[in-house]
Amino acid sequence: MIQNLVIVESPAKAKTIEKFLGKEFVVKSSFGHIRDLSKKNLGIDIEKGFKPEYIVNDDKKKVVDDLRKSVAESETVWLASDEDREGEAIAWHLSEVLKLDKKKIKRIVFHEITKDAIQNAIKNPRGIDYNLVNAQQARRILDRLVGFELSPILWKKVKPALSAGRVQSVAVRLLVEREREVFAFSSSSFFKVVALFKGDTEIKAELSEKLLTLKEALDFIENCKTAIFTVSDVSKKPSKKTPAPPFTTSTLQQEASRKLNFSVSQTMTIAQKLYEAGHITYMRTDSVNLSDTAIDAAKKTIIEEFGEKYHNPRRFKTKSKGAQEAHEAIRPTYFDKQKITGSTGEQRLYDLIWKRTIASQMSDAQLEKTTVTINISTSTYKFIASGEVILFDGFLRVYLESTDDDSDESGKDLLPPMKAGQILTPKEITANERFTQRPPRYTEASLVKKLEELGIGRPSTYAPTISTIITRGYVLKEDREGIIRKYISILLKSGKITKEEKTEITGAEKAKLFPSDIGIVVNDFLVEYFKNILNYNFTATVEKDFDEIAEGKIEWAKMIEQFYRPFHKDVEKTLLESDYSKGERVLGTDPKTGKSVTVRIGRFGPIAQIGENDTEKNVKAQYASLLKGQLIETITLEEALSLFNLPRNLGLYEEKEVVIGIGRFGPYVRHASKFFSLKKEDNPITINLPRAIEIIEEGRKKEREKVIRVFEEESSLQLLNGRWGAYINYKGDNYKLPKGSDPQKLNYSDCIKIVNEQKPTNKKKKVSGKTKR
DNA sequence: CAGTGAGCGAGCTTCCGCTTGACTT
Repeated sequence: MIQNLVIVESPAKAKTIEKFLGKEFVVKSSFGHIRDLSKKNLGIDIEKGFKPEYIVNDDKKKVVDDLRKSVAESETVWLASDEDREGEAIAWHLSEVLKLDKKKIKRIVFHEITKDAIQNAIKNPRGIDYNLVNAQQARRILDRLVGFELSPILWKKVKPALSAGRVQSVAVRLLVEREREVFAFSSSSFFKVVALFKGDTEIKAELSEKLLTLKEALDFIENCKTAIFTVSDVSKKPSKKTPAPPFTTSTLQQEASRKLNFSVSQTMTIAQKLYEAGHITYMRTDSVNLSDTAIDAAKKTIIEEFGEKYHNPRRFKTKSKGAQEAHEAIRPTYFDKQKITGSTGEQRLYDLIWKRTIASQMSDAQLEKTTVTINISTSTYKFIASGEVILFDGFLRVYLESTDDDSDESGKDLLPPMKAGQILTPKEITANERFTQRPPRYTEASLVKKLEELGIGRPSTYAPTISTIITRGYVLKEDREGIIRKYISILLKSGKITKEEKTEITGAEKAKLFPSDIGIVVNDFLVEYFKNILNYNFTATVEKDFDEIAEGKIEWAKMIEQFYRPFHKDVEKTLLESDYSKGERVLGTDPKTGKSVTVRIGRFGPIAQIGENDTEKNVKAQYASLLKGQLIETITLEEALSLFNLPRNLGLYEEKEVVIGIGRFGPYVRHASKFFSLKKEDNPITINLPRAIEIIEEGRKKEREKVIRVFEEESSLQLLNGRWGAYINYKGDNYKLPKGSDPQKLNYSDCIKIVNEQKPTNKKKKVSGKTKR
């Protein structure tokens, strides 16, 4: 007989809590939600007041059975899921599914996993908050209605297997609109003037005004030839810097992206490992709060490591919309552990978390900013030199938060002492043409930041949302090469002016999110017919209603009713009235044939088309796929026409034709009826024969290396080289090698053993009820 | 698989949030 059974959401949490409680407590985990709306159909009976049909998923049956056994043996069941909407619902689902006797259950909550917090919680049990549960049901039902009514419209009107939802569709919209801002942006140029003055240390000063034209710049520089430069003012201002709050999920994702180049999902996987190893607190949180225990422990470490002067305890307030604050901020569990053992990724992420948390409890940095104004005798403009001295480093000693834009130039130098009236001699003055910046494309992390600002999505869904919009093909995560841009540079040195044209690379992108054609078409369709759902404030608006449900002010079914009736009318209207949406655009006419050139989404992606099919006259349209990076919205007539130069015959190699084309898997070179894919950097329109031969040879080499060994004993058993290293192929099935085995040393019986012991890895298996995102 | 298809029709796809493995050619 168990006296007390405690149920929490996470097994790692269960392990920790068990240590804090006495022997009379057994702690188990529900592994998150234990049941959900049926997936076979809508799972909601609309006519019966939106009655939900809940089902215990197959992969949760074991968990539920196990809990059921424990419950049968226990006197009291403590439902200790998180103190937020979802957590309350989990507690309720548990009580329903496990058919818990109301007298037997106690609902407890804590925001931090500390001994005090947990013992305190045990002393203050309450009942299940049904209002909060209903708010969760409303949230769940609304999301299901939106997702399961919108997606099928897309299957009919755009393409099968597409999806739409309250969160993902808005995420895509953000990307599409940003991309359009990028298209629409026209950059203008100006001249930035910088002077270097002689001195013990060189003084760098920037002109107070941007000069807009070349003539202005030339005139100004000309005037500088004879000018006298006098220091007119030296002003010193104290300033300070304050540390950033401890990490939440989204800020951790952002900083790990900026400082460590981790993707959002990489960060979460590594954080999960750190959490399971007991190194950090829970990694899915929207709270910046630290427990008293943590604040004390940080204090101790800071004073020991850096001294009293560096310590300044702080409490931070969460600002983000819709935060539910069921957990602490993400912090090290033990501050005295400055380093941990584990993979490099784990060590680096832990280091980041350690530093960020410690810095948040440290003193402000004290700075002194100096601004020197320099008069120019021949102009009303002034040069400004600015410098910064750190008087006391404070938290900067361990950590400084990064920013998204990397254009952090000048102004941070140390300046030599100067005083008003002092005359400065220029070493050189340059006027470089600069360009206004287009808006930046989103990275995974900056998209998460934006979604959080809008109150859309939750810490547990940021990473899955990004992978959903990528796997649906709405969005591509890509690097793009920059283009070469010319700019004018004017230099005044030793009394002589030189003007030259220089070049720079601009617009290169690394791991940025780009909307695809299908993403754009789907977005435009949804924005046209479902403005309300696609509105950036939609989530915020319904969240207000959910809050009112949680407070018991309104009834959940009424709220859903009010949302659903007009929404469903729109659904029916759209199904009836909207056209099939292919995103077609007419580019113009083909000068060769006089036929019209159009681009649209075809069965296998975006295509260009010349003319129409006419079966009576036996006229066939010509088709060509768009290249990677080309969009229906922006492709020009010329670019589209050049696609029709494919397939292109480049000539002969080994007496066989070398042909370039574009297929299902992108650009290829065909030779002797074999296909090899072109590399990312190759352009099929411009590629030449020598390069094509290189690709053919490379492909042949890979093919030769593919087979490591075929066994004489049985020809159907092969050792092959794949994308992830060596593997075994036996009668068409693949088997992975045990870790650390050397493929060169495996003999026939080793391989047979592996085949018999392992399940094949390439079996297409239908995982019932499991969401693959 | 290296094309953008015929005609008919059955059967399938999908949401968000809470969790962790299982698994990847």
